[in-house]
Amino acid sequence: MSVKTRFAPSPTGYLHVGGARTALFNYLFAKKYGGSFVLRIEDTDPERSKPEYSEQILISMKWLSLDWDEGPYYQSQRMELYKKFAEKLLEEGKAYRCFCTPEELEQMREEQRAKGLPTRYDGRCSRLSPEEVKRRVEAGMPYAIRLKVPQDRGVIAWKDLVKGPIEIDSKELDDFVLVRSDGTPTYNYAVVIDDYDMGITHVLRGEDHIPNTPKQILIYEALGWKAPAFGHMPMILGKDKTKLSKRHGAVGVEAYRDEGFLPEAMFNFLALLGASFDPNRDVYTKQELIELFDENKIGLHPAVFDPDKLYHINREHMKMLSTSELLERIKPFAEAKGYKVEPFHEQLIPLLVERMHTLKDFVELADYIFTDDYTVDQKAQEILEKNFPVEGLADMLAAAPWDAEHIEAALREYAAQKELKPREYFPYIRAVVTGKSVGPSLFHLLEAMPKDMVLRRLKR
RNA sequence: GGCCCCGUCGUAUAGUGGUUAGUAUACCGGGCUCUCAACCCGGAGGUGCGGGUUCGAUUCCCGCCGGGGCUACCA
Repeated sequence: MSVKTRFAPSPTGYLHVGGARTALFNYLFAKKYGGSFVLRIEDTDPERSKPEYSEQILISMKWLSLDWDEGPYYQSQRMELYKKFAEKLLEEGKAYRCFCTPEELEQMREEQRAKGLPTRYDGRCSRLSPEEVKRRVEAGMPYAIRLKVPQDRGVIAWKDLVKGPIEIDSKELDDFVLVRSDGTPTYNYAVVIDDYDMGITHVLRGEDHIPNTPKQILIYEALGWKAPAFGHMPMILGKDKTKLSKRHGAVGVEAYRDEGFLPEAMFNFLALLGASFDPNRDVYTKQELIELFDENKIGLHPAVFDPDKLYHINREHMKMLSTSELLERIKPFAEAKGYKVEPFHEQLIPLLVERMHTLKDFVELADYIFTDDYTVDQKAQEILEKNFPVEGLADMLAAAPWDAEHIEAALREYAAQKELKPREYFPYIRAVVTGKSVGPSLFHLLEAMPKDMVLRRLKR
C-alpha cells in the first residue's frame, strides 16, 4: 500500500508556524516514500471556522511550496458521510444518544471536581431504557451521540512513529461525543471517518494530539477498521519555553513572508526545528530535505523557536540565489515603499547580500539607490558635520573610467591634494553619497551606482 | 488533581558504559579594512538533582525536580 499523509488544519486563524511544521513533515514523509499528500480543512466548528482563514492557509501553504496532491477537502461538505457511520454505530450499539444538557454536564463535572475525581462523563444516558430513548427522540429532545467505550478494553497501545511505544489505559477515557446535538461531527470522530475514507496511512501531528489517539483508535475499532500509523512530534515553544503563541511575536507564516524571509529558508528552518538529519550542516534545499528525511530522526523534546537561527538560514538561502533572482524577490518590498527596481540595482546585490538578514533589509540598507530622499543615519550625520571639501571632486571622478580601481585612484589623489586622511575622508564621501556610516567597500559601491547619481550628490 | 510526553552549552542539536563531550547559531576578543558585514584565528559556555547497577556512568534502572501537553457537544 502506498503512503498517504495529510495535513488537516482548522480554519480558525492564519497558518501558524506549528501547523506549518506539521504540514511540512507530512509533506516530507509522503515525498520521501513516494506517496501522496492530502490537504483537508477541518471546518466542523461553525463557531470558529471562517472561509477567509481557509483561504489564508492555502496561500501560506503555497508560499511554502507545500503542494498537496489531493484536496483541499472540506469537512463541512462531507456531513452525509459522518451521519451514515454514526447511524451504523448507533444501530450496532457501539454508540448511544445522550440527552444531557450543557448545564447538566457542567454540574456533573463540578461535583466530580469537588470530590477530587477526574472529570469524566458518567455514562448516565447509556443506561436509559430503549423506551425512554424512543420517547425522548419522539418528543424532539436534542441529543448528542457518544461512543460507548468497551468496559473491558484494557490498555490501548500503539507504536508511535517518533516516540516509540505508548500505552494508555482505556479506563482514562470516558464516553466522548462523536456527533454534537446540532448534528455536526466532533474533531475526533470526523478525523477517523476522513482518514479512513481518504486512505491515509500515516498520521504525523503535534504531541498535543497524543491524548486523542486512543480515542480515535477506539473509533476505528468500533467501526472495524484498521487504524493508520501515528507519529507525534514535539511542540514548538517560545523563548520562555512555553507553548509558542502571539505573546512571542509573529506566529503566522504570512508574517514571516511579509518580513522578508524566503519561503525556502522558512521551509529549511521548520524542518530543522526539532529534528536533525545531518549533524554537520543546517542549510538544505527542499529536495535535500526530502531525500534526507527520516522520521526516526525527529527529536523527542520540545524545541524553542530561535529567530537568530532563522535569520542565519535565511541569509544562507539568499546567498544561494542568483543576483537577478534575489532582486526579483526584493521587488515587492521595494514597491511597498514606493520604490522602483531598476536593472542597475542588480550590481548592488553582491555588495549587500552579506549584510542582509531579510529581503526587506535591502530596501533599508540601500534606500539611497532608490531615491534622493534617503535616510541619513546618526553617525553619518556627525560625519557630515566635518564639512570636508568636495569642490572639484566630481570633475575628477567624471574624468575617470567608472570602475572601482579608477574611482579609488581618483579619491586617493584628491584626498592627497587636500591633505585629508583617507581614514576620515572616505567615510565622509560615503555619508555624502549614501547618507550612511556603514556599507560596502566605498569604491565598489560607487562603481555599482550610476555615475550621474554619484556626481549629482557630490555637487549638492 | 488525574493521565501522557520530555530533560546534553542561551538556542538547535551530535555522540558514547571509559571522549579533551563534537557541530551550528548567538555572544566576547583579535586579525583584515575606508566603515559595517562577510571571512580567518582565538575564547567563554552544557550532560537538572539524588539514589542505585557497574571497576567506571552523560549514557542503563528508580525516585525527585523541572518543562510541555491533554483533561469540551474546540481542533
